[in-house]
Amino acid sequence: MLASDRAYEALRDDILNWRIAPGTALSETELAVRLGISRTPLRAALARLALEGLVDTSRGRTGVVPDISVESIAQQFEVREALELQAARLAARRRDPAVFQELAESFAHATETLAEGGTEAYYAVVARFDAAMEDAVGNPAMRSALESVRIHLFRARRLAQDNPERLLRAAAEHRLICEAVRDGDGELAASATAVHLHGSLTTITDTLHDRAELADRTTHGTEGT
Amino acid sequence: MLASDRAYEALRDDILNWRIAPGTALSETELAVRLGISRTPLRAALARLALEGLVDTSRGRTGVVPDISVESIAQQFEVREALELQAARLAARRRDPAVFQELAESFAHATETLAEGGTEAYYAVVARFDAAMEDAVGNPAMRSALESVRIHLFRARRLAQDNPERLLRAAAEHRLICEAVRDGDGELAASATAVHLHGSLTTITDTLHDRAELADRTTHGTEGT
DNA sequence: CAGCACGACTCTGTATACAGAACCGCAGAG
DNA sequence: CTCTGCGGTTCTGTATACAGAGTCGTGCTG
Repeated sequence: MLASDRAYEALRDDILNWRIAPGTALSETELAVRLGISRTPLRAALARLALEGLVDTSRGRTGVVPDISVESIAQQFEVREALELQAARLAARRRDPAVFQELAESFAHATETLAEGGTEAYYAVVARFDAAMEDAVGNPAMRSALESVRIHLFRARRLAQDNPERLLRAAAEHRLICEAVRDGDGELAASATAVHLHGSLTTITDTLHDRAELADRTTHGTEGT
Repeated sequence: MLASDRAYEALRDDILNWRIAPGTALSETELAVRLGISRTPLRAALARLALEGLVDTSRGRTGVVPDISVESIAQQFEVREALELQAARLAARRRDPAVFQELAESFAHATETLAEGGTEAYYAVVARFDAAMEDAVGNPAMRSALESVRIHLFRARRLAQDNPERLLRAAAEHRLICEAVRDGDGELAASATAVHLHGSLTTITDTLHDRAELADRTTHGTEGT
């Protein structure tokens, strides 16, 4: 594999999984040494991340990992809603019913999946769902647009590690989407997607809000207890 | 300005205005010599274009300018429809009425604008409209998503140089969108946008179809008359 | 005459060297 | 004590050199 690709994936992974804190300055020389490559392929990786919005180069020359705010997540969701609803409509027109029948069953067994494999196992089913939707839509432009917005929200998901009850509700929502797509009912699929996205955004927003308050109390109030 | 930025803009301009034919292999060394820079900043420019989809690197190592097919345009429009309808709804909620009042008047005078300044003058008004929509939405993620899809369709617009009657119809459609946004009627704005996009896609598709038939006849029939 | 193999060439991917600019720290003056 | 100016340092942006892989052309063989 190319050195620039390895660097891109390594940095992308580090950023998405919060191993690089927001605001961290990404020094080319330092990263190149750390990854054992020269600055040339590393620059390519940084440029790619910057274009995807995972690195912010607007302020000054040195790139920094952008912070995540409730506002930025809400904005991403406005884009995501537009794309996912359209994708749901299109997928319902072009889907292979068997695929979404199988996925609907998978989501129906979410309780067992979570009990056995934990959140990671559940997210694996969601990943299969996302891939099935993209395949059903069969539109490369839509695929890349969806992937672009999902990258950003992946960070938010890690941040607001969903509680089990939310995941179960999300599974039911996903199940309904699958059934609607399976039956070729585009409008229902779109509505169910809107419901699901609303629930996701609400959960993330509430979690971040709680954390902000907690951090606020910790800072201003009883510090270092 | 940075050499890589100049190279990016120069190449972008060449591709968008069809000065580089689809299928043309983009040799790094050749382009670097032509633009008077070294390969390092040129590679950055090519990488940027590749990520935006203006250069196709999937087939082989050397980048090529992708061709435009009716199918690819239809796919871009599926994404564009999702984004622009959402943008219209959001803009209607957050707009400054005066801005869209002024734009509505500009579109009402499209006949004179076309007569005096030609298509370029008309497209300038459309550009103002696009910018006003993005400002009203006030969502950076939505803005970049819209710009991404518009870049591709800019090529198609150049290809299917709209006829005046279509431009006048488009102006009327734009005017309706502006009035709906001005009045805060998101659903009407979305519907009017859907109508406009349908008309645009139909025009482009028909033009390309006619050209394909013409090229077909020229190739197989009376060649070189 | 056709197919295959070998070799030269070109191209990409990577590393390194160098120049200009921005930033940080320190010292001196007000 | 604070502000300002200067020097050093570090960083980015660019150019160039080199290695490996792929490709094209040519010549030989069947």
